[in-house]
Amino acid sequence: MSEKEKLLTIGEMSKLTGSGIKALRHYDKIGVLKPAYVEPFTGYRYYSFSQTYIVGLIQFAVELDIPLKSLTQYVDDEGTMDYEAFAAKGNEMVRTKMKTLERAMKFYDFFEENLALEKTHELKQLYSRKIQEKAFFTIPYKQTFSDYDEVNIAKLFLDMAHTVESDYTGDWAEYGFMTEYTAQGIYRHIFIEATENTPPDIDKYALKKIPSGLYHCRQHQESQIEDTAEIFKEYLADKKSYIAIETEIICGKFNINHPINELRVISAD
Amino acid sequence: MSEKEKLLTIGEMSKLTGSGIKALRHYDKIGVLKPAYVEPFTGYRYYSFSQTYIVGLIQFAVELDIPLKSLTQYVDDEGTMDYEAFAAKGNEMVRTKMKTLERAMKFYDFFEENLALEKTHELKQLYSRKIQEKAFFTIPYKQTFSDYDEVNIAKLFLDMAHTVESDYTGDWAEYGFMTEYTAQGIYRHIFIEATENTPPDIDKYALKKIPSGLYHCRQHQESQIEDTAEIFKEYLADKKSYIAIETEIICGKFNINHPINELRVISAD
DNA sequence: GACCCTCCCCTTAGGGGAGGGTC
DNA sequence: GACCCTCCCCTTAGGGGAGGGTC
Repeated sequence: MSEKEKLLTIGEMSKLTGSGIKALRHYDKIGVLKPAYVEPFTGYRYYSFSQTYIVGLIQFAVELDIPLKSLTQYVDDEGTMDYEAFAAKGNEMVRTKMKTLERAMKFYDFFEENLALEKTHELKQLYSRKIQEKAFFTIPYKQTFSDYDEVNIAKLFLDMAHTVESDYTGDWAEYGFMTEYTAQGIYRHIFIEATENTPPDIDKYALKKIPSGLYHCRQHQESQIEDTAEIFKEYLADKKSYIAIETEIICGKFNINHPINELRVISAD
Repeated sequence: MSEKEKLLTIGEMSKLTGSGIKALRHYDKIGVLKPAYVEPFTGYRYYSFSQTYIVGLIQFAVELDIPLKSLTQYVDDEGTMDYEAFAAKGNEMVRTKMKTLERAMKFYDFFEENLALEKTHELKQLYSRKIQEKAFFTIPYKQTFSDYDEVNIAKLFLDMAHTVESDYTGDWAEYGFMTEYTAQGIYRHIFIEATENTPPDIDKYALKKIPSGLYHCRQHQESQIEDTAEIFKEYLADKKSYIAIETEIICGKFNINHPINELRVISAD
């Protein structure tokens, strides 16, 4: 009985640590934190002051999604905890979380960029912007894009994404149509952008470098890559060879069934 | 029927996006991603290629713990999505997550520091180390610490932690005993370290600055702060005034019922 | 009167089957 | 034979009661 008087009630423990009473009962139940003393008849739980440390560790584990039940691994029969092993686990989890967050931030940046792009331009308005060099995995496409066959193209994208083995929606790479207009003829391709995370050594697809530079652009809903010459006739008037790229962009208010495309051209002439 | 042929099966969708088939069915069920077409008789789900975008958004939301059901907020009856509002939410969540992770990293650093401390010294071995300036909330304590009363001290810590209103186990501030030895007498206190997050303006407790400098230290299990003069007799031989601090430290293998204390002294003489 | 106890039900984002049709 | 469907059960870290003792 005098034992008990040295101890904290569950409510005091809760206030002291910031964990809820329900949480403390839960820790008892799963065995990660047994009260220092339990009244046999009433079932009242009493904790020692030093057990607040353990609650701190548990809170830390919860924040990092370390399963609580795994904490018992670090404690031996005499109640000795292997803090070093626990700390190593914590360190690992912090790193993992960091990477996830960084990916999310990258995604978010891509998002912001696209939103800004759409906000400053109206549909069918001509504009130009600088774009960095990119690398595209490409497959030649024999038909014109005006009578393209959505099934087959989807299957090709599927196959490429699969082969490239990168979850490319996670990386938010571009994908779409590309046409090379040259003195020798017109070459159509479908493409998926290669990112840092995609292997550069896939023989199946031609890897093409798309130059950085000032691109002439226009946004619209239906594919208009076949009308490139007409749309950019002023810019292209004296050009013999150029590249046209059409890709879906994300915009502020957009209907998933009618995505907005950006068509862009650049000439090396 | 020809509709269907333009579409992707659920398995293709799954491969393309990296989300499981079960996940896609789940999205259908809760209404965040209805298939573009569902065969009335068989119930087979078919998706359009552009719906892979939506899956990307969902993956992003899941990573940031944005409840999927809340995503429907951003979509109006015609299927138009307000990406800007969604992006704002994403940005907010990224920030929140970052803060949490930073706290966890701070905790982890504290942990590592303590572990390193314990590894390099054995119990009852004298050593010295530099410690930065700290600030302590203190309560005068009238008895000696040798016959201290665990209940009352626990209650005092409880009260302090409560008043300071900081979840101090979360901040991993120090707490323990402090004795000031002066020409005028011996003054005992119990203390909780003030951190960046604690309010500096609590009248109830004296806020004392503890100087930075080279502290003489020793680790042991039971409280030995009353034996300070004896333990550090060489260092303290010619000193008239000094401060002794005793606080629990975390160590590699430790028994929660017998925590290890570090006793440290410094003199201004 | 404020505290504490033990059930019991509920939440999120799916995964793991079982049992049975479909390409 | 490989795919897809619909149940149904299960997981984590607790919160929200209800109903009934305890400080």
